[in-house]
Amino acid sequence: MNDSDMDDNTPADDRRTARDFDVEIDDVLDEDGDDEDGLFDDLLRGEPIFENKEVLRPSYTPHELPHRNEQINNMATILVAALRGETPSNILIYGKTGTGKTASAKFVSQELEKTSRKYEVPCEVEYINCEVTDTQYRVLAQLANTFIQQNREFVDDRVDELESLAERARDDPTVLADTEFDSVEAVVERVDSLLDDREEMEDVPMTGWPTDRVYAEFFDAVDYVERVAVIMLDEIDKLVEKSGDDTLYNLSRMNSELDNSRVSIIGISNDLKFTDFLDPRVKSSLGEEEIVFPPYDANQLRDILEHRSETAFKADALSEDVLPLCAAFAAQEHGDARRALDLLRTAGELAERDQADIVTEAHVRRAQDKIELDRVVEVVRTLPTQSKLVLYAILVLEKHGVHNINTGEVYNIYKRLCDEIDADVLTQRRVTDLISELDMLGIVNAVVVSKGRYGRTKEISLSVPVEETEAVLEADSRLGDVENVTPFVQARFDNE
DNA sequence: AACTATCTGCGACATGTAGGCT
DNA sequence: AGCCTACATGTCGCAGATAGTT
Repeated sequence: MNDSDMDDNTPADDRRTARDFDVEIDDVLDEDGDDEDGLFDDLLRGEPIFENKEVLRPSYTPHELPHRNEQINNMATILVAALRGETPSNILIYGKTGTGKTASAKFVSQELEKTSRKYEVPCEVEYINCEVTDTQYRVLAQLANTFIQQNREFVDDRVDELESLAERARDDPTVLADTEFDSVEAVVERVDSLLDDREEMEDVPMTGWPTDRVYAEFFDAVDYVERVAVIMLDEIDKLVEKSGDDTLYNLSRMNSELDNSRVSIIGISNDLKFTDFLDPRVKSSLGEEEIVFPPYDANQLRDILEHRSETAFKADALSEDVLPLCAAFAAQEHGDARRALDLLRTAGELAERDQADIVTEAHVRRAQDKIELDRVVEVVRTLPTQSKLVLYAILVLEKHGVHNINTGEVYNIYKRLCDEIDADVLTQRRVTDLISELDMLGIVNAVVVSKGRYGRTKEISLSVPVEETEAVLEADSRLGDVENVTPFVQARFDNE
């Protein structure tokens, strides 16, 4: 309930404050007859393009997911069991990034919790992102703690309830008739035992306990109250990759030992083949139901964008071809909706910066470039020093008009660069690998070619803009003071 | 805090290889 | 036909870092 309330209110609040702000600005400008333009005046006067940019961000969970009805209904059909107090089948959800897996799952679980509250069926959904919480210990600890927290709240409520009951019973013992208690003393006793339990509910520390104790703690916490617990494990493949399938094995066989409650697992995975590494028993129990999220095609992406842009942008802020173009670009890249939204948002931001009234096709194309450039800058910036040196060597060669650079040349320049800045010199073996890595990152293009009598080498060329890359590399403090590499590149030319 | 397992980056050494040259 | 170049690619074992466990 809280979550959805917040979702409903936050954007509205944003809108209101934004509008108020506009009004104030207008007032100020009106009063000040002499409009000496300050730094921000121009920027503010332009028609804002965005109505609410939040809905374009990846963190936003929409209330409607176009083209995912089938999957959502599927999940709902499986999970209604929880509302009848039965154990829902475990679900495994597959799909690449940006296919709406997480959003759909979260949406369904919100609905589930909402309905469970309406009918007062005890049913909880716990969401865990295994990329963040990536060990068995941490998953268990986190689960244990949330359930312990819930139990505390449950006990507190129950104690309040019973205390007031006891109070009333003292005056008028007949109120006990409809309850499980036959005397005031029994109620008081129950309160005491609850308070004792309350004492024992200790948080699991984030480190320090043996795993089996954490597991036991979690087990007890879940079983303390009658309920159906749905555990959502996002990026479950990461968990399996890093710490094996023990966690899943334990979780999936819990049901047979729980007395009061039932657990059900929803696994969300990017990787279709991750079950290959699982214990067959885990595999069969976890994959009772499988739901696949296929990538969106261009038309579906357009629907999604249309849907979101209604709230995201002011009316008529988009020129006609913007959405189809964004959709087409994103469809080329594996139908990733996140990417499409990112593109649209960036295009809008660019338009805003231009103080344009509408977002045009050109903005989208520029956004595409910008996103790609940002990616490259980020990749290059975070490269280890040795890789940077190798890249710098390639860059230097490229700048001097050498094309089809080969490994030997790169290695020579690289050695000089290392000398210059006093860095360790790696062997050619290693540098070869580093070049391959740069190739895989897409900042360099390397093809192996055979030059017959003159051996076999990689032909390397830069596949990113020279100036920008150079700027990023030179921003590195260790590379900053490399000066004048031209002479020895030149020397190499003369030799040839 | 101490212990252990796993991962990472590296060099040594070995083997593979396309195709122009002789 | 086979040689030979300038590397590519593969495997191993090591040391130090990092993470998980107790």
